[in-house]
Parts: sequence; structure tokens; C-alpha cells
Amino acid sequence: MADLTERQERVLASVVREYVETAQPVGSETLVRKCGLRVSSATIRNELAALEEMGFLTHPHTSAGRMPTEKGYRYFVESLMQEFELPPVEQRMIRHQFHQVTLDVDQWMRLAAAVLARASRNTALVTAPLAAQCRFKHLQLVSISEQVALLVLVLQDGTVKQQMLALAQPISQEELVRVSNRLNTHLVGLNLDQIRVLALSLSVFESDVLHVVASLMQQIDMRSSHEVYRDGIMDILRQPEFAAIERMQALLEMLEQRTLLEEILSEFAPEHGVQVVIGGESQREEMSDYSMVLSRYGLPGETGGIVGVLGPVRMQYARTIGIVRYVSSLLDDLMARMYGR
Amino acid sequence: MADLTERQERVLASVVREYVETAQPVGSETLVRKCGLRVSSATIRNELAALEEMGFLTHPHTSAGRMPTEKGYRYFVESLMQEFELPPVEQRMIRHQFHQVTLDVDQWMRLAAAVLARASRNTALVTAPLAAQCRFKHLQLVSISEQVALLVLVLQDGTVKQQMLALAQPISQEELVRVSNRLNTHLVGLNLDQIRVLALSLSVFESDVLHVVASLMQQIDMRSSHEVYRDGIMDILRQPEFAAIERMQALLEMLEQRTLLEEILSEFAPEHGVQVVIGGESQREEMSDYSMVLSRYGLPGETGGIVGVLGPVRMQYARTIGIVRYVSSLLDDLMARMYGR
DNA sequence: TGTTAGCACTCTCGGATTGAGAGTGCTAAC
DNA sequence: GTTAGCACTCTCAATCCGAGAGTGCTAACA
Repeated sequence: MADLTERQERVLASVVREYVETAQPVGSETLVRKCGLRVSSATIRNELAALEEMGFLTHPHTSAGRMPTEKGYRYFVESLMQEFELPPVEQRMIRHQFHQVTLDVDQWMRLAAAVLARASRNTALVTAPLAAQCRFKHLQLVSISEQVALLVLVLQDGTVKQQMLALAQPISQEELVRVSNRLNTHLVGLNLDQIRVLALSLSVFESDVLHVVASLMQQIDMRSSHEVYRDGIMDILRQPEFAAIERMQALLEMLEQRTLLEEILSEFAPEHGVQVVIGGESQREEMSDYSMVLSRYGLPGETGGIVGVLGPVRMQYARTIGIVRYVSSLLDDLMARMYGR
Repeated sequence: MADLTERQERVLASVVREYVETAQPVGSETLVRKCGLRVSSATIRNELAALEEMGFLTHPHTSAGRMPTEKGYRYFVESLMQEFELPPVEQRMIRHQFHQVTLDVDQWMRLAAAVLARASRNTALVTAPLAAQCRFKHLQLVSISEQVALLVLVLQDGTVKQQMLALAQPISQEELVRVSNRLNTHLVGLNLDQIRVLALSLSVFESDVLHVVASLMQQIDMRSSHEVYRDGIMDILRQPEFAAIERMQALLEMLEQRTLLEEILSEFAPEHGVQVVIGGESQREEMSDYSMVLSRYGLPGETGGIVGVLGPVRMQYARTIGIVRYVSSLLDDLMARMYGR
């Protein structure tokens, strides 16, 4: 990639900043005022033409100002922008919110999404932490009525899932407790496959219960990776790029497709550290109008998930990166305290 | 309210049906073709003028066709429309879906919302069943790590809730089981207030646990009434009334306010049976562009919630009412089988 | 008295036109 | 290398028709 002179960098940065702020193509006159260089608009025009030649800027039409291309944004993110750190006051407020909430993964995810959305004024995406493999910890059968019992399943990472069971014949609470205890001693620490094998060697009722346990564990294996928490959908829609109704619908349609989202998220946040995906860089048709700032959180190689912000390509990257980085590190801490050390 | 002649009723019904279908004001020529009366367009025009005089129809402007007023829709719903019953094939499909899903209230609600949204092509709103008062059934403490235990709480109606506990000092799994058993024998069948009283007379750790139990029960009391399941937001947005961006935003904004929704729902579905609220009849500014078809489901006087459809005032009322009625009765059955008898 | 044909009148909507404004790109001078 | 000057391009908003749809009135008719 061709090198830019210092002045060109300065002009490019100004175009990006100005365009991000106003959503309008930037003209040479405006730049003279904003970029602080003591040259005339004609000189700026020459530089603009050069930057366009190199592919950092475009024109929507002949007599409009310039706006950054994806390459322009990329250069800005890599080399020009200055790091942004969330002001300590806001950091403290956010940390406070996390401590106020109960110790519950679901709540944390919601809160993380809410915090990200509000701070970034864009749509936040958060996936629940996914344990490498789920292992049985405990189950409890509770009688609800004559014909119905409740199965509560706890996994080693603290995930809880419950399901009602229809009973073929009435079973007393005492008997249910006995069955629970017996199964617990057999199952503790086993994974899905081991439980499936064990199910073959038990009484009818017990093996029925085990089948349900197995199906729940399978659901958790699948689901915890598929659950995407979203927030701030309205925030992104307020951006001027969504003034056109079809844009708006396209975005909403995409956000409703959880599987698509999950796929994209895991594809583009493979490593710890903040990742920026700008528009068409994702190689996905549906995403070409949006940028994402993503980060993987959790214990490396173990339990972890993804937090991120989705916004228009015209996004305040520095700010967003700072926010995502902070929330991600905060979740790191929470996960470490929860599962780790 | 003035009585309408049979011909006027026929004309009104035709206007409603035609307008609902096309979203365009209906002219006299079109009506001659559609309403099946063997009269000229001039006669129809006279009837239209009469209906407008009485307040059942309006004009957007001088040279446009007629469209129903709220009063017109109301008359249509009360006296003119013919009952619609969901075709048996669809009924069977829906019932099948409910039986495929696990016995889980959360899943039922999601499914009910999905089914309603797809069948009605509008936004579905469903509130989780709210038990009259929640009573303790069972708890279980499970050790997660040295410093953390998991509390799983089961209520008599089958609600399950869990929370992590930070332990002041390590406690073994055996000890946790002992504590669980002891508390279970004390607490079974108690309500929130009774548990609060009991908490005073126990050891430090046990009363800590009880405080958490009490706070969870309180959350459930609050929350199960506030949780509103929504589906089909895209479906309603596809309607031509939301071609204008502000309409769209206003609707989305309203749907994001769960508290508002919940308030409205419980206000307008006080009784069993399907209720229709047309536009401004709700006396609420925010709702004046929308109609709702609502129904309370569940065991009368006991556990129950609300299902409904939200759509533009220009809605296929007969069809929607049929669908809501069916889903509501289906949930009635499920609730009866779950809690009842 | 109810119904109908005829017709003038009204209002909207889409397309064409136009002029102001913004911004460029080139040229020639500094 | 930088700058002033200027012609040129393109958009956007305002405006202006004209076609089309539909009404409401009148007068004639059964």
C-alpha cells in the first residue's frame, strides 16, 4: 500500500472525522477550516484528488464533497485515530451496575448489551459464554402434581435448565428424591455421550429421565452458542443511513436472524482482543453496509463468548473500540471470578 | 346509535372489507362491482354520503373514495362480520407444534407468540401466566466452586429460578445438601411473607440463603407479570401504514417499552373472551393508530395471562379474532393440564 | 319517492422543468 | 509547490402542469 505524506494523512483523518460526524460528503472549503493546515482550498483539492486516486476516498457525484472508502476507514483505524478510553466516571458507573445485578449469566449478558448499546449509540450484540463441553453436576426431581414432575438440571459451569415431565403413573415426592439421589451419584461429572451410554443400563423410569437430561444437555450445547443478546436496535435506526425504509427493513430482517448473526460473530472474533470489521471486508453481502467492533471475552481456551457493536460503516471507531474493550475486559473479570482461577 | 338499512350495512361492510384489503380509499364505482347490489354508482354515492353523515365513514380529501372511521370498524366488528374459524388443517399444525415442544412455560409463550404472529401477519403479544401468589416448593444448593454455590428455587406452580451465591467461606457439597434438606422441610408451602418472618430465627448462613430465596420470589412476583413476549415485529412493519419512517419509529419505540405494553394489555383484557380495542378507543395517545385483539387465558381466578395481536386499525378483524380465540383456548388447555384438576 | 345519467368541480399524484448552491478540476500566474 | 479564478457539473428543492379519480349536484326518469 502506497505511503501517505503527513499532510495527506491529516486530510484523510479530517475527512473521516467530519464525515462521521455530519454524514455529509466533505468539501475542500470545509476541510481548510477543520484540518488546521494553513493552505488554500485548491491545495486541499489536489490532495483530495490524490487520495481518491489511491482509493481512500470517493465521490458520490461530480460536484459533491469527498467521503471515505472502506480502505480509507481501514487506514484511519490502523494508523490515524487516537486511542479512546472510557472516562473513569462512566467506567465506575458501569462497574457499579454490574455489581448491583444478581450473579446470573443471563442478567450479565442483558446488562452488557444494554451498556454497550447506550454508550456506543449503536446496536450491541453479546453471545452467552459457551463452555467448552458441558458436564453433569446435579439433578433434582420435584413433584408438581399427580401427573407432572419437574426436572431441574445443573451443569458444572452453573448452567441451570428445567423441564416438566409427564408421568405415566403417579410417583410420590419421596420416590422422586430417591431417584434423584441415585442418579446424582451415578452421573456426576459425566458428559453427554457417557450419559447416553449409561441410559441403557437403568430402570425404565430412570432411563426416561436420563433421556430428558441428555436432550437438555444437547440443547445447552447448541443453544448457548446460538443465543445472541441484542440491544439498541432503535439507536442504530436513528442514524441517517436508515432514512430509507428498505435499509431499515433489511437491517431489522438481519437482526431477527439469530443464526446468521451468531455465525458472523463467531467467524469474525476468533481471538482475544478487539477486532474491527468494516463493511464489505466481511465478504458478506448482507453486512456490506455495516461495520462491527467485536471482542472475545472469557477465559482463553475455556468458557467464553463475544461482545460487540454493530453500526453503520460511518461509525466513531475510536470511541466504539474503547467501549467494547472496556466491557469485554469487565466480562473477563466476571468470568474469572465465576469459574476460574 | 342510528339504525342502518340493510343496504347501508352491506355498503359499509364492503367498504371495510375493500379498504382492509387494499389500504386505499374506496370509490363508488368499485363498490358497485364488489358489493353485489344491483344499483348504480350514483345510488351508492348517496348511501356513502349518508354513512359519512352518520359518522361511519370519512374522506381523506374531496375527490378520494371513502374509508371507515373507528365507529365504522366498531359497527363492522359488532354486527356485520362473519365469524372466522381457523381451518382444521392449521389448527392441527399448531397443536402439533405445541406438542413437539418441551413442557416449559417459556417455550410455550414463545411458540404462542410465533404462531399468532405468523397466522395473523401482525405483531403478537403474549404475557407469561401469573400465579395468584407464589409459594415455595423446593430448593437445592449445589457447589460450583470453592467460593460459589448455586441456589435453585422451585415454586409450587413449577417456576424455576436460580442464582449464584458468593460464599463467605468454603462449604462442602455434603453440608449444602444438609442445609437444603433442612430448609425444604421448613419452607414447603410458605409464601413470601412467611419466609421473611422465618428468616429471623435461623443460623447465619441459612438466613442468608432465605434472604436470597425471598428476593427471588419477589422478583418472580414482579417479573412474571412484566414479561411480554413479542413476535412478528417485521410483519406489522410491512403494512403500508408504516411506509412513513416516523410511524415505523413510533411503533418500534412503543414495542420496546415493555412496561407500557404490559400496562395496556392488562388494562384491556380484564375478562375471559376475546376483546377488540380499535384505535383511539383505548384512550391512549400512543395507541391511537393501532388496534388490538386480546384474550385472557388460563384458569379463571388463578394462573393466567394474556394473548393478543397488535396491528394497524385497518386489520382483518374476523380472521384475527378467530386466531386469537383459538390460541387462547389452546393455552387454556395447556394450563389446565399443567396446574389444574 | 327512490334511482339514475350527466357533468362540472375538486383534489392528488407523478413527471417535467428550472434555478440556486455546492463543489470540483483545470489553467495560468505567483 | 501553491494559489486565485473560473467554467463546468450535478443535486436538490420548489414549482408547475395535466391526467385521473371521485365526488356532489341537478335534472330527468320509473
